[in-house]
Amino acid sequence: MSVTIEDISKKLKLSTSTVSKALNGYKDVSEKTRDLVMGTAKELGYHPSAAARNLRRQRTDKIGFVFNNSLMYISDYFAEVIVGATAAAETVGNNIVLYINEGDSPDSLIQLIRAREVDGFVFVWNHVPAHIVDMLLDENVPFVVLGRRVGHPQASWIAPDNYNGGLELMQHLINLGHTRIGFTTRPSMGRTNEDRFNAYKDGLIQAGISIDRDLIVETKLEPFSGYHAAKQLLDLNDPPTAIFAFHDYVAIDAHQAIVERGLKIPDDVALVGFDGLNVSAFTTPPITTVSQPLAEIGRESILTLLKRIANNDLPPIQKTLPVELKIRRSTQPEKSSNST
Amino acid sequence: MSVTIEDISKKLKLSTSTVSKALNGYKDVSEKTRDLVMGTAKELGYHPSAAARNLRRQRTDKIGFVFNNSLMYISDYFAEVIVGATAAAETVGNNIVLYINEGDSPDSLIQLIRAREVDGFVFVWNHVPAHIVDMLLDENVPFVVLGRRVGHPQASWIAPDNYNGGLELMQHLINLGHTRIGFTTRPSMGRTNEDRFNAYKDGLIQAGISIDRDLIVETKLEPFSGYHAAKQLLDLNDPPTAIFAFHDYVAIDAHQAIVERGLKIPDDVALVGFDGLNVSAFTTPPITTVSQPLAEIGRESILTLLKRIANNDLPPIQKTLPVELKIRRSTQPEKSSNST
DNA sequence: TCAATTTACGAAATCGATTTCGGGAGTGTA
DNA sequence: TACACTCCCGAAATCGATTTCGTAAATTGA
Repeated sequence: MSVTIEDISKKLKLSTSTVSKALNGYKDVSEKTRDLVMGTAKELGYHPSAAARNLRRQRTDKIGFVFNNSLMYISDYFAEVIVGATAAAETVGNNIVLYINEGDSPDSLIQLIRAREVDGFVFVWNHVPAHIVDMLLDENVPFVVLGRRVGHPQASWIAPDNYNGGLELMQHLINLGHTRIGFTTRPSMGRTNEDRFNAYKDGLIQAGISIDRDLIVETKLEPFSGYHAAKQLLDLNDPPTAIFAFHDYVAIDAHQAIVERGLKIPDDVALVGFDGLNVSAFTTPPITTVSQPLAEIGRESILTLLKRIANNDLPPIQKTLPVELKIRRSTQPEKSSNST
Repeated sequence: MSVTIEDISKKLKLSTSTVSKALNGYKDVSEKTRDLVMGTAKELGYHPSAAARNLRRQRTDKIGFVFNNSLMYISDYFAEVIVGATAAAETVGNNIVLYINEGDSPDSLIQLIRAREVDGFVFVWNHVPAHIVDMLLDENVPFVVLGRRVGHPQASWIAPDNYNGGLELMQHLINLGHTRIGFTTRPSMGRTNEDRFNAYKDGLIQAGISIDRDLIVETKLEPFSGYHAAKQLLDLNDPPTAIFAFHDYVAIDAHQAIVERGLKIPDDVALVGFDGLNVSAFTTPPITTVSQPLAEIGRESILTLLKRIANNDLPPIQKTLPVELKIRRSTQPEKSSNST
């Protein structure tokens, strides 16, 4: 079929061992032989078979990205993350394999792990339950959770600083004079939600503002679900003058709800989102948000995973990356800010 | 290390051949033995090694997606496509491997192909030059080009109907009474550009409107580059009353340029984009566009590729998929349409 | 000059599965 | 009884590389 190492060895009347060693930079090969091998390898168009290599080396130089989300709802997020991840991976010759909705049952996840198709896994999950972490540790497979903190102390993760980002948003709103600030929360109490919600509460507390339960409404997990949450807030007898949406897509929904009510952003209601996705910059007005260093998160996840692949006995690596407040016109009525 | 087929065979005092055959449904294994093998396989937590399988079967059950674009600029596009693709791939137990910016030089592409890490390739390239197609054919590797037509007669591709989509846009604008319609074109004359541009010209011709060269301006290849193109159009002595942007991101730029001039959309200038990306729905007003069946394109690409993997001597498969006009408020002044 | 190293290479094992081929045991038929 | 045929199973080759270990030849040192 294709050119194998044996074709080279036959042509040069050398053993396959010598050819392999010549190609892989071993020292016990003479200069002359090496040049000869390199030359005919190029001439014949030889490239090593990944399968044979993988089998022998017990390593694939591939990293699995496991999603249990539909990509549709995190396309911007995903795209930026993957850019950072692939850039980091390719510096060491690794490639990324996508597993979408494949780790949803523990069984299929175990199968995935034991097939050893990849050297390690990056989990892009909304929530990684403890029993999954236990299973991963039990299988002794290198892994890292991307984008969110994990409760389990033995799990490695790379996450944005949701708490401080949220706090900055709150301080921004409070500095603008807002005292009635609505918050849209999520049904499931993951770490991400917890951090942002705590930031909301602490932001109020630090400013000496009491917490009004009415201003906290729950959205569904689905994207584009912030519409009703925003309406619910606007329907209050004493409605908020600012809304802190859990993330940018929720903010976009809220934007629509606010506009439909005939209210002006930010004059009647200020609006902030979270995550810093592209879409939040395209609305009118663009929405103030906290941008995550997504490419950096992708990059760090890969670097962390590579460390664990090299030595999985390392203590867990857990990193919180700083986020950046992006002030846009949804909170600033006058002289538009210069941020994107 | 992990459980191998030999562990099972030793435990049951059977040969590895019998175990393998039992697991793979060969007929020359007795019912009793099969049950025994299946049972202990599950008990021991056996899963076949992908590398060993791949080597022996000369097949990986993996499909490579090769991008030479930065994903950043096509995140929405990519996400939808990949959803359709992974869904189609997983029905036959295939996974998708990402190769980003790896096929940019013919050398690295050849290396990729000869490593046989995947069974076939889906190319998501702006332009697939003839010499690359020749090389792919020469290597006899199954491949399909996603999202655009390819000039080479032997290439397989799945593409949206850019021409008819463009024609529908033009007819829509012309029905609204527009006679001066601007068009933003691209520097490189790929098929996609050609089709949309031809639709623009034919749309005018069919309506008996003569083509005004001033109304055709060129943008850079970079995204967010439609801003200057739009300004250039608006600066004309006899500016257009409608702008046909080459794709949605260009339209978003144009949107910004128009708003900055203090002009109203659609009253002063109507605006249409192309592709049907999410972002075009979030502007104010939302932008009329032609939506590509992205998930379907992803799905069809995989199905086509799988056919070619099964038999690469098949004649080339080339499919044009229908697109859908999405009328939004950027062209309809009154009573907002109900489409998303 | 002779022993001790170094240098350069090859034989063979190995990674973990799949698959071909051959044959013993059991059953059926003349 | 002899022969043909299934039914099951195992031995061994194979996929294509990597790597260990041994050794002949060349080089060095005393």
